[in-house]
Amino acid sequence: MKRSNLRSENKKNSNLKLISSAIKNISQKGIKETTMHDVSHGAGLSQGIVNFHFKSKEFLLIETLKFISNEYLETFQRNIIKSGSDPRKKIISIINNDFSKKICSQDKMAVWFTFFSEVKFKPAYQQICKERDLYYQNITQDILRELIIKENNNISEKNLSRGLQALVMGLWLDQLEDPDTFSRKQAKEICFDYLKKNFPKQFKNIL
Amino acid sequence: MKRSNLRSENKKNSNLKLISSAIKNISQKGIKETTMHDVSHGAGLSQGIVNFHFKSKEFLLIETLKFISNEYLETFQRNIIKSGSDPRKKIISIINNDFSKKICSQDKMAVWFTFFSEVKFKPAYQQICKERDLYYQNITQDILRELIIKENNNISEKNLSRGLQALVMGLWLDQLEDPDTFSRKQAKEICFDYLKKNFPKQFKNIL
DNA sequence: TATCTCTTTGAACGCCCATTCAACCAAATT
DNA sequence: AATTTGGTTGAATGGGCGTTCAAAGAGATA
Repeated sequence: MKRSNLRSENKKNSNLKLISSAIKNISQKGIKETTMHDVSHGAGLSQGIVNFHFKSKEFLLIETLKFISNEYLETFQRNIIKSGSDPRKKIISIINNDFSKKICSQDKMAVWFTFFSEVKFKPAYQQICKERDLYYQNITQDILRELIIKENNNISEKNLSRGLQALVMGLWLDQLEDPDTFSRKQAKEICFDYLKKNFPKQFKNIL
Repeated sequence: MKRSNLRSENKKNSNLKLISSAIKNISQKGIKETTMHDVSHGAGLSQGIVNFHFKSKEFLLIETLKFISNEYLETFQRNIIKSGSDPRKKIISIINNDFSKKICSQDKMAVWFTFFSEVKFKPAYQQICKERDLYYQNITQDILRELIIKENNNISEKNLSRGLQALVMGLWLDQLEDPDTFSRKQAKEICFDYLKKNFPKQFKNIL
């Protein structure tokens, strides 16, 4: 353990405060309406500080996206590990994670979709989003493959995993567009129904 | 038929040209990066013209969203009418429409998701999007109810229609995020599989 | 043809905001 | 204690962009 790093700790702290402030602001007004002033003052710091830490607004945004992407992946992984080796439990834990309070909050959804909307013309965003997607896709596909073998049916694992991911994303969007009638419980039900219909033997009695 | 409306026709024309230009620009750079100059010059007109026709940038954007929303609803309705009274044919026509070349193009998807991302803090956008969603939801739910009765199973029609719509939206997003591996054909397959699994008797032999 | 009305032009205006930077302060090092 | 290193401040800068508007152009009306 190093001594003498009050400074670098403070720095890390400021970084985090700025990113948190960025998330909050973006979820409330979108990227273009949040100014550097909003971010720095939201973090309790002053004007030029973002440029000092992140070089430019664009880099702050990239770091912000990385942050929420990592946050997602961490809880995702943790939950899978916790659920052992049963593919049924694993896939259930993924869905539970996707619609947990922490992940599927209005703020987070707003931030995600703000970035999604710029993916087409911001290669840096696309790369981060694609990496997360690919990770999700690979893990999910492996689990579904196991389930398909056990169920002994002839579903396309690619279509199924792509479908499941699309379903989750669509429900996330639902939460953003129509927060009043959206419920995380219903969203999970819908996903579980999807599994039940595709794996009737394995999920008949456990969902 | 009125005479003497070359003028009002020209006006309509300019309006349309401006909205088309807005769509093109938004799909290429997003809302905030498209300037009034971009829009007017893209339409072959000059600087101040957007303010003359739409009062402000914000109103132009609202009209643009209305435009693509109406375009969607028109083809949606037309296709349902064309498909007669068989609920199976109706639901298939909805999915075919959702992933038709015209509706599910990269440009249109980019525009949709750009607006979606601002729905949370722009009531005008939210209203337009919600109206379209509600329409889709109601029609779809009626069709699914018929199918459920005919199939004689006990699925929740609300969950099913919500699920289907989420699935479509999620696949749309897929097209935006990952245009290289996305295919409209696969997207349709995934949706049809969803129907098959929920209505095995009715769709066994026709998809 | 003359007048009136509606549309278009594009320069000018003014605001907003990302970025810069000199001065300042606090922590680390000597 | 003195010096160096690194983080923070906030006023100043400059560019970009939405909006305005006087002047011009084109269609309608008489």
